[in-house]
Amino acid sequence: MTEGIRRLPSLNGLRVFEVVTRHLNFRLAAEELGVTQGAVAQQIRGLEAELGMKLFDRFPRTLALTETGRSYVTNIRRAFELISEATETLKPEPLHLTISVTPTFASKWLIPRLTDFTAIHPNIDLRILASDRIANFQTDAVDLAVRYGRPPFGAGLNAELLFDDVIVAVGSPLLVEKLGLPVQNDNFTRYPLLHDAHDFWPQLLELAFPNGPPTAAKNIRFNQTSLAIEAAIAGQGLALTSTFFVEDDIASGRLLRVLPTELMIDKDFYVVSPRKPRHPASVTAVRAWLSKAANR
Amino acid sequence: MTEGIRRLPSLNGLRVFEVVTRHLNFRLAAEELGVTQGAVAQQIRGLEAELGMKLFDRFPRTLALTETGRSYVTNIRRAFELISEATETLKPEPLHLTISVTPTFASKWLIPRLTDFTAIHPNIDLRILASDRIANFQTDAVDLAVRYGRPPFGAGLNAELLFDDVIVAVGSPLLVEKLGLPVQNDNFTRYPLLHDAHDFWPQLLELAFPNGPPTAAKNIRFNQTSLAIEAAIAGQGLALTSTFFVEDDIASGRLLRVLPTELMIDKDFYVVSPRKPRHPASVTAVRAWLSKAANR
DNA sequence: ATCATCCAATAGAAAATCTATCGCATGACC
DNA sequence: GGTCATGCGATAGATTTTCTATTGGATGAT
Repeated sequence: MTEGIRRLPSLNGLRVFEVVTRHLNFRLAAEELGVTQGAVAQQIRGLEAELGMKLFDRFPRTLALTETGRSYVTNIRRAFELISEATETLKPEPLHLTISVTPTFASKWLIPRLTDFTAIHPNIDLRILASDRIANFQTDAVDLAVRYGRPPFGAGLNAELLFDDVIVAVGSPLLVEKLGLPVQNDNFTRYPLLHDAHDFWPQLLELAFPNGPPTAAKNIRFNQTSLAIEAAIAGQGLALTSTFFVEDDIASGRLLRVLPTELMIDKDFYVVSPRKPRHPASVTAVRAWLSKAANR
Repeated sequence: MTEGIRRLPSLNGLRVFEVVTRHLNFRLAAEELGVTQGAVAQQIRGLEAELGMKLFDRFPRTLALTETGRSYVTNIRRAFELISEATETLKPEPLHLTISVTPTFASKWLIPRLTDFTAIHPNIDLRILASDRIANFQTDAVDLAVRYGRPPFGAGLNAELLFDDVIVAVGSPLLVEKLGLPVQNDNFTRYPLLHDAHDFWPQLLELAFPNGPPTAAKNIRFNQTSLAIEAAIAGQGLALTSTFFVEDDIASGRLLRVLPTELMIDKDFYVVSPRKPRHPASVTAVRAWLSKAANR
């Protein structure tokens, strides 16, 4: 069996060769391969030099396979088809993975990034369990979770910091234009405050206005941060939220930072998973993706 | 046919994978591949990540194929065997090509460069017909020639300039040290002149000494330039030769230029081959090699 | 406890691959 | 004949991939 395989020619060169034989045109082959014509020319030149024989005859404006090239590519193509088929056969049914997150995390961070995840991991079918209730790994069949808090999150669980919680005040640019920037006491008092379940406004106001917190014109309360954020986007008032949840909205101009003050919380967002996951490879893959997406 | 090949996994990774499955040991696989264990580990890790599945179970001091890995490698191995066999089938018997050259060209230029030619074209068995007689393409079964002269070289022949003939005077450094640099008339007259069949000395002396050519102490005559060159290396006197024939000897310090004068000859060295060669690809390859070697 | 074995991980080096650009040789068109 | 389009060739430099040397962790044997 070992005797069947000698030193192989450049496999990348062979891959390029097979594509070129289908197009008989370096430019078109380059397009299929997603590289430049020069790269294709280089690979073919290298392969011809390595094999010591001419695979193509070059004519002005056209390319012809030599007899050598023609007979060779038949087997090379078969080999690549074999690899392709074997690899396709390998792929199992999409794997179901359940991730438990808060509704705000789901709507403001995870879901906007799902396209990226799906592109990278097409065989992992990610089920998102978005709930304010802390899901149970066993009874809820959760494979991993994003938790807000401080480790440890429980016995038999691994936790990895995803991102720090930094709370900032945000508002709609249109509202700011209408009421003026709320950095001064008198401007600020014109704004309705949008509250969520965290109730961070008192602490942040104390930081932002050391000479005495202003009184809000109005207070609107939501049970979820994401709802407060949506209301802020709609111009209903100012919301407090983690910087990570509004990075897309700030980038797109739907929201802007209305105060420079940042409130550091001693709880953060962690990726949490069991020490013995049911699907170790997939859990690892999701964890890796989460880390990368958060550091971007 | 095109539909048979999707985006292929890392071919290098697959190559490493196939080797590892035979050894079930990264270190041994690394030895076969001529890389380090770390490189093997990296490739396998990459492949497992790319495929999203585990190909090996790692145990202390040993490695096991997973069922997935076992079923996959069967087809991967077959594919590589196919490539290997197709590539072996591709290599024909070494091709005999006859090249006709002068003895001096053979000994002073071609033969010292043959190692390079053989490395690049292992399947071309180059026969060197070194003779002062002008060989005949048909009767002598010559495939190509290096000719000294000016085109045309005959009907049905292609000629391509190989290099210009620039004649210079050379001598042994030891002889020069002994007799003094021969740029002055009185020094020059101490030197024996080594003549070949070309008889270029009168012309060159006229150029080098416009106020009257000096008289040589002695004249030694050879029928071939290469013999004159060898005699010069041996310290027998000064020889005239094309710069190309002594570039190696000058580089190695066996000879040096003793006069700055260069005699331009209106004949040069050409690669000559029939318009319809018996082995077009090989003739083209040798021509290309000659051109490249000459321009170096 | 020490040593050997074997895979894992990583920063940095080396090699391979690719890009952008220019060049050459047509062939088509005006 | 001149200009433009097409297509491969060559190359310096940029980028990516692969590899190396090293350290580390987990056994298993003595």
